Amino acid sequence: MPEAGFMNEDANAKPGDEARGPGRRLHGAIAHKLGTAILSGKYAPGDILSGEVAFAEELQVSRSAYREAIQVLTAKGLVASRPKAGTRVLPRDRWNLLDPEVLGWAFAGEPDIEFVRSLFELRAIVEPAAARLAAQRRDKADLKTMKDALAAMRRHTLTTEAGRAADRDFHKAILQATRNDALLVLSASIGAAVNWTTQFKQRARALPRNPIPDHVRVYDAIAAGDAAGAAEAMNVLVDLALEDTKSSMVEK
Amino acid sequence: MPEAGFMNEDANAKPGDEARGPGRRLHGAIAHKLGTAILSGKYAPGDILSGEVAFAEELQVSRSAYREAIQVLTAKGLVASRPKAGTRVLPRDRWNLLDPEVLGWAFAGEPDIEFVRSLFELRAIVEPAAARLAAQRRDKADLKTMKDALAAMRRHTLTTEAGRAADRDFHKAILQATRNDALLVLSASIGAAVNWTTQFKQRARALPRNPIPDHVRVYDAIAAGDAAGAAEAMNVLVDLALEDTKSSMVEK
DNA sequence: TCTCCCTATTTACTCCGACATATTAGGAGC
DNA sequence: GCTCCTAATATGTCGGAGTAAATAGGGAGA
Repeated sequence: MPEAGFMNEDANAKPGDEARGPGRRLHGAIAHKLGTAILSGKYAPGDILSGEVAFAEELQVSRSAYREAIQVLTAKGLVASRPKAGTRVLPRDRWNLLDPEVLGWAFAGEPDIEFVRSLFELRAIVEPAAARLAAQRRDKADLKTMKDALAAMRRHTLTTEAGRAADRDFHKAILQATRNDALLVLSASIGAAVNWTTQFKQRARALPRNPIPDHVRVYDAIAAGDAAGAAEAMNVLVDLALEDTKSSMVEK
Repeated sequence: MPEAGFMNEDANAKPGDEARGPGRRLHGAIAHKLGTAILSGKYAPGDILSGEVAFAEELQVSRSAYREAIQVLTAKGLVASRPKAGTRVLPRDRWNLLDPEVLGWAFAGEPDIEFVRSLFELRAIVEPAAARLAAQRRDKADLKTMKDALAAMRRHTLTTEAGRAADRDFHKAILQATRNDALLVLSASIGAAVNWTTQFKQRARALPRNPIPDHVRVYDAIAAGDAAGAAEAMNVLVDLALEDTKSSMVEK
């Protein structure tokens, strides 16, 4: 009998929570393991994950669990299986890189710095435009959410997870105020990258200047309905982050 | 051995192949069925897909097939399963709307016109910025790909699937020239929406003015390395499409 | 008698291993 | 060099054992 002992769950502090945590099952753990292995480059595109049975045996799990994990990876475009040919890692451009779970795998190990730059570049494109739309379409509830998030940011600062969560909430509130679902899904992806980088910078003791005033300027412009001003203020904010990321690249 | 092999399942030219069909596998067919049902609103967020056995029996498939389909939907954030509680449809903001397969399900039935507008708005934000980057970073190979795609567009026109594919290729080449993976992933999502809309407009006999010259202007600016010009030319192109989409909304 | 909490049952997912089927790679035969 | 056959391997199927969670029921306290 394959004895338990796997399930290296991290901080799953909330028992009754359904929404947040990965809430992993066995096949979820396998998918995580394989996903991080692929994202970290341990398996390169074109490589073959030889043998369903061999793999299942190596991981000490049943074929079904392994198979379900492969289903997950297949659904995210990381691999493709064909009879007799085996399960191969697909080329990078087929990967669903904006999927929150894939992103989590990418940031689980040492994320590709070039990919982080990509995400920040995407952010520098999307968020100013989003701020512009938000200034035109926000309602009172949106503004309240932003204001609360700002207050929380002030209280906790970005050195704590609570503070970073507040930062994400602030940006998410802006995306939400655009009334654009396609934009909104991007917030989760971008937020993950920003969060990781902020943590990284903190470890490196290279936190940038106080970001609160920049955030306040964005809020003020959105509250005033000043579309151009909101876009410009957000531009300042994300350009700063983009520059920081670039310099982090160099010193690395 | 990383032998280049079967990675071209999109480009299967064989007509006898079931390229059109929804499901390459049984569980894929089930996932398609359930996915379209959810995306079309037949199952609303919070609804429960009661009973693994009941559903499997209703669909005349084994529990495993149904289960693997649910895994796929879970991986895309559409549903979540919990013991005793059943499988519930998650709220919309958890859905992975930019996933190519989810997008396919969204466009399989009558897609939400508001969501289409979202995608076009995203496109109007991303593509001009992408054209700007492409003008700065493209190499000769990128330009050749764009040129070839333009030629194919001229040959086939947008009334044929081949022509629409060439259009997608053109835009994808631009995204590729940005050297930005995160942007590139979006091309598939946006391309699907544009393709669907183009077909729709064709059915409605409301094709806009000849789009080739607009595309040529974008190409010329990128080839010349004119970042601002490329952004502006692309802006014209996508704004036109966005306007068309809005008017389609009204007349519908 | 009413309320609250604790326990037990029920229910549905999760995991498992075995079997059946289909497809393909690779080699044998021409 | 081509075709066909065989073997290997992945997918599809099944039913059962295990487990976690929600609900219902009973007991204790007010």
